[in-house]
Amino acid sequence: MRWNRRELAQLKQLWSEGQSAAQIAGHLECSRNAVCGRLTRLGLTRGHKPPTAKPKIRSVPKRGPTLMAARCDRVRKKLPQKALETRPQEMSKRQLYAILAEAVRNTVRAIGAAISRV
DNA sequence: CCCTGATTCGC
DNA sequence: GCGAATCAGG
Repeated sequence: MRWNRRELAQLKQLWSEGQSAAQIAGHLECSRNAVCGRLTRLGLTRGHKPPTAKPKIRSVPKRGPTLMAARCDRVRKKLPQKALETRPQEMSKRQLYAILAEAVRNTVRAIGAAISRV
């Protein structure tokens, strides 16, 4: 459907008057979905379902068995090749302890400095 | 089940 | 960009 200037004006007008999407769709002789889609694209909303109101995990719409595979491929393409090949280097227990010890020393020093300032 | 608006995604 | 399909809520 082509949305000319006039139809857009009607859309905005009726929507601002509080008409439902279905009613507007009737006036414009198109589907309710078309109206909703256009409104979304225009950034118009009545906050009927605010994003923060009821956060729920949206169930994955099933639109074909290859959907998952396609998405995985899309992600894979964005990753640099090295990220797929190289493995994160393992750290020895000794190295981990060294890091922890340094963190502790830093913390102790920071606290000591703060106390001496009081 | 009916309605509502909101969102996704193939085209 | 469009809208059918589908979502979630009342």
